[in-house]
Amino acid sequence: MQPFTEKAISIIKGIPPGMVMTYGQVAAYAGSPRGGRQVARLLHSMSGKYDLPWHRVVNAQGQIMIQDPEARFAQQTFLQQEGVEVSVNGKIDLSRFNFHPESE
DNA sequence: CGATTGACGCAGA
DNA sequence: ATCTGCGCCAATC
Repeated sequence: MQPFTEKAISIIKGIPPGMVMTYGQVAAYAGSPRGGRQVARLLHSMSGKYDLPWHRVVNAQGQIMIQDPEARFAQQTFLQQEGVEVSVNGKIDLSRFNFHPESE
């Protein structure tokens, strides 16, 4: 079985500390270049079921798109603890922290 | 098996 | 710069 979820999970778990990836990137590496929403729904639903470092996943804008204030706060806190500089607005420098796997 | 969901992404106004 | 709308697409209910 190689559902989109399993790949997404594997990829997310492969993100090193202090780095982040966008939903779109995770989805793309999982096999669905347009499946960002699937990753979103995945984390939304399975965040507490899987052992995922979901806090290392942000949107394409480098921002925390989470609506839950607690989860949102938790994510920026985790990122800061790992060395990621999160702005007060929850903005992250993708130019510096966007994890780029060795595709080549 | 059918409909809903959904932490996105991007184009257009 | 901000807001609105539409398309994706697989997991979940």
